[in-house]
Amino acid sequence: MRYSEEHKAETHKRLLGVASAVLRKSGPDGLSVAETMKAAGLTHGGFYAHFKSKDALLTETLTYVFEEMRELWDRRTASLAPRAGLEKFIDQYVSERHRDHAADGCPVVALNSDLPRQSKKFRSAFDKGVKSMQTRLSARLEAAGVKDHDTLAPALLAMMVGAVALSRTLSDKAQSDALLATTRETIKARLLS
Amino acid sequence: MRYSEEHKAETHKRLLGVASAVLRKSGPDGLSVAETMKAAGLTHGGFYAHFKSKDALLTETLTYVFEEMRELWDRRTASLAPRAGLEKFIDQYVSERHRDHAADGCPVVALNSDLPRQSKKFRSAFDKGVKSMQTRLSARLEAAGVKDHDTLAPALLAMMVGAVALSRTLSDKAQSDALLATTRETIKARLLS
DNA sequence: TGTACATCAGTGAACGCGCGTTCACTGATGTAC
DNA sequence: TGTACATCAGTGAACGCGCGTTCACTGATGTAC
Repeated sequence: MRYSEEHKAETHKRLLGVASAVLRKSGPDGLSVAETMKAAGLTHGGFYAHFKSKDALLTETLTYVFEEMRELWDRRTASLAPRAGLEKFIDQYVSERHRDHAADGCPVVALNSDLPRQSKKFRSAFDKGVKSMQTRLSARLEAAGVKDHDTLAPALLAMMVGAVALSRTLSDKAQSDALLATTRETIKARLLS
Repeated sequence: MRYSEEHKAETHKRLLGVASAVLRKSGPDGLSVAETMKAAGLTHGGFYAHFKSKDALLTETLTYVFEEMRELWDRRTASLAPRAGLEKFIDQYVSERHRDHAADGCPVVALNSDLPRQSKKFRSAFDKGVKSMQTRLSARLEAAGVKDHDTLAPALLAMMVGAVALSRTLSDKAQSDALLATTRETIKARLLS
């Protein structure tokens, strides 16, 4: 059956929405074409009307997720002064909430160790996303009056990513919470004192 | 054909050796039973004389890798004074060499984002490995006269893991090198000044 | 010491399964006349 | 305005493939007598 003009674009976006959660929760291997289509209420055969391959879905989804994240973090800190915004960014990134909701969280935390095994296009999209995050973090640091913001931003991102990623692997909740708290304080002490 | 008494134990260890590199390079999904057996010069059917399932191989391999790492790091710093040993550990962990040799490197860097999707036994083995690393790092910190060594050790490990993991995803070598250098300096400034 | 049998690491064919991908088809709507 | 045809998102069966796992079998060595 034929559909209205906007219909295909809507379905496409719905597929990206479904895939963006599964990608972060189950990883690139765990995201299956059939499962994605089923979750969107469709049958698997129709997939190739929207994406030319599974890898195209993965890559497009990753780019979509990075954009979503950027908008989310901008929105959350838009009304705050630079230092308060930076502090809130750190607190929310290195948080129990972020640790417990991988499907809504940062793809760098969810996918970092999968990356070396992915396709060139996927890695390239990831690379772009990370660079964008570093650029924006550097701008936040500069606005907050932190010196060496350009060299510090990547290292800072690595610390935050590492803390959330490692906190997800720890079975002991108290230890996991403590790891996040210590990381937040260590980073803030370095930047805001 | 029947083999000498030590033969099975030797083959078993050979399988662990092969698997330990593939696990870190290709991840738990990328490690196949057939490939492992072939790399050890055997056919895939004989696998179940050594392991009761693929997951048993993964779990045993992970434990083996953590033990190997522990021995390696102990050996490298055995003859050094506490502060020099701590510094060398940080320098070697957060290094270009470690970034470029995932198959010989720390499993926490290589597998952190795969972990939430693995079996309970595998996650438990990982958890034990991470805790052991934290305990030993804490002891290093204490010996070097660092305060709050118990709370600091997990956060420190997270920073080092994050830096190496993120450095592996960056396509720009200069940026990747700079990230590692900045992380080393930031951590050492916090600890050894 | 010599013979018959048990052992068991390793072989190689076969299994069911889920995967990504292909393809002939459907049928409601848009377009041409 | 009414009719014939083109379009194309979505359907559902089928494909080849690699995977983990099973299993009947092999045959050199150890053990029992």
